[in-house]
Amino acid sequence: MEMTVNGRDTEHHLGLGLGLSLGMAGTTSPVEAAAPQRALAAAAPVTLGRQQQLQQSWNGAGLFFPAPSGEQRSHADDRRLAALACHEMPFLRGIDVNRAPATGGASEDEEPGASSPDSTLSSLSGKRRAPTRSGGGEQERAGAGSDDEDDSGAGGGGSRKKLRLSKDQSAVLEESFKEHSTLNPKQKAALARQLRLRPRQVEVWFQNRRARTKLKQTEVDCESLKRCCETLTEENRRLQREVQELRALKLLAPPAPHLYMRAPPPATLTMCPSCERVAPSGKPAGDESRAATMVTRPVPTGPWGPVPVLPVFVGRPAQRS
DNA sequence: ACCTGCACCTCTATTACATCA
DNA sequence: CGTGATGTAATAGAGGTGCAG
Repeated sequence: MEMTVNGRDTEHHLGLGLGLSLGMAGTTSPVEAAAPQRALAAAAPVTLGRQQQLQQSWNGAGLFFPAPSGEQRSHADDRRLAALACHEMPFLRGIDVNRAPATGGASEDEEPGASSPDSTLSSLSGKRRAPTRSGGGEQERAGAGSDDEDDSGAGGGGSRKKLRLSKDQSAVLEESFKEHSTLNPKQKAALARQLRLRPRQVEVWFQNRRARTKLKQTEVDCESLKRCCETLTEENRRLQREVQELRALKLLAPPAPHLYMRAPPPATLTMCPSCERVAPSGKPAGDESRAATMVTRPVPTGPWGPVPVLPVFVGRPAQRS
């Protein structure tokens, strides 16, 4: 598979996004390292309790307003904080993320810089974005325009209003996502025009859609690995019983040649986690491309051997540091 | 050839809003 | 009607990549 975004090779990103999450292990980021745990949590769907959500809200607001520990915050508090934020930072006022930019001369197609998270409020972080190419007008434009897509009358007080995409819009986006999970700027602009959304909204939708896809895939992988583990555990028990039977037989009778024909399996099995097939020792079960995700696990052959432990997340290609 | 800064991109985690039961 | 759970749009920030100087 090959796709270019902005003329660049995105194979790397696609591999991360849609490839099996099994491949995520090699990551160095602590954030990414935590992904499997989240995946496990997701496998047994538990959502944040409201208390926790509120606490998280506090923490988030702590970017500007450190939250008192152990205190809860209501939506009213949220709005007070937002209003305060606007008071403290007047440049926040009038920014309505649901409003399309003015469709003036500035090319909505390209919307330079707006495709980056840095282009919206995140630019407050000051991480980058000196107004060079874009002329630095996106933020003003983002709040200045109006479009029929926004009928919520939002915008006051600095609280963010959330747009719900219509079914038709979602359907079109889904169709587009089926064709390609990432968009180049032209595709993004075309979709945005077609759906009467801002390119940034299309981009965010694809971003979230990729995240959902990956989460779902992770859940599937998790289930698959759980089944694999159960199967192996059962197989392990069976083999242990067999060994005990053989030992008992050996105590009762002198060794007979045919008993040795039922020798225990090789000391190691190589298993392909995706197809769950076991290959002969030393030979991967599957084609060469799957070799990266092969898991070689010791299989205890003694009656007191431990239950196999699954070292599951392997094989992400090393990245440039 | 190597380094550096910039622009742009994606990803993950989180927040916050809308809706439903 | 209030409340918690859930879905998802939007934001924040980290880090990768390509390119120009």
